[in-house]
Amino acid sequence: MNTTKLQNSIDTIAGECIAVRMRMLNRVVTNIYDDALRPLGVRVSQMNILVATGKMGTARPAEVCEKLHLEVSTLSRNVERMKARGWLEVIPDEDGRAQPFRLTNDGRKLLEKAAPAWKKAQRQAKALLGDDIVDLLGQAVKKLRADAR
Amino acid sequence: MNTTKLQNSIDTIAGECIAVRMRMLNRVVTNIYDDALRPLGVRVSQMNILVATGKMGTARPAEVCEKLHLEVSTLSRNVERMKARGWLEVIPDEDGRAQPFRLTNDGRKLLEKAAPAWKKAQRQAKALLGDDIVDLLGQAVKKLRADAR
DNA sequence: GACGATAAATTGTATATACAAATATATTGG
DNA sequence: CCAATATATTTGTATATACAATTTATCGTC
Repeated sequence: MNTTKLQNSIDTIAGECIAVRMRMLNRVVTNIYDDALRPLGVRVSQMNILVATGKMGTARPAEVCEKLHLEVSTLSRNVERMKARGWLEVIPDEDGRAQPFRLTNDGRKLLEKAAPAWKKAQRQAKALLGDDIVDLLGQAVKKLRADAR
Repeated sequence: MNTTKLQNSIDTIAGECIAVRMRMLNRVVTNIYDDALRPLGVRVSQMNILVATGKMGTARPAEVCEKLHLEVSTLSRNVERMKARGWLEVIPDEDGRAQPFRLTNDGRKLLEKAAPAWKKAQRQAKALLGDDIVDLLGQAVKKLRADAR
């Protein structure tokens, strides 16, 4: 491959790469939510897990990971930190391998307190990326779920 | 806030949160590209920096960060690893504070070798999320750039 | 030209992420 | 019932990410 071909490759990747765009937008969006949540001492990554847990009631790690497309080892460390902060607690289970968890009262209180900050961040993100961003991402997620079967 | 209101908050965030969706899609997309690039020993995050560097010729850290919406401290560590691998090299500069860098020959060779893996990942990502994902993300990035002024 | 302000980058620290390996428990086939 | 296998989770290791503080160098002003 000569210099021109390499430069063509570079231009194509720079101009079309899905990962470049997705990762860039992810950084921007994550920072918006983390900024809004900072006074509460929680990050959007953690808030997402708290919300998923709240929705499930009793959350099994593998199940949470499937819903969020997260590695179980990643969730393990995140849950560890959130247990240490008193937001999550493990529930006893007959299966000795399982470590299902749920929100504590402090976890629920945190979510209540964080709701306005989330709303603010959500407004900011919509203003920055357009109101239709929610639907656009929703459609992509829908395709993802359809494909998982 | 009572239990019902909390549950409403949880449902709203779970159902609409831009960060939840963006972060999930980012994990999925990053994994597709990292899987394809793994045989080459490079990650998509690094490939993105190599491509940006290739496009700029002489890359100044602050400038790369502005283009990619990356923190300078983040880039610093990434460039450190890529210098150690021999893909990037620092260029002398009159300004003693500056540390501009560029691709080495090995960096260019790596990009050449990685192009087919990138193409494969790009196809997979399109197949998973829809061909229009490139334009959708492109529009969001365009809004981002317009807003930066 | 010295001093304070500004600028560019690195370093310290914490979290997020994933892959590979390890651990612990449960299930199953003989 | 026991050994082999399968399942659920954690632990080891490396990279990515950002904020705060630091380092080094330039610039502007007097």
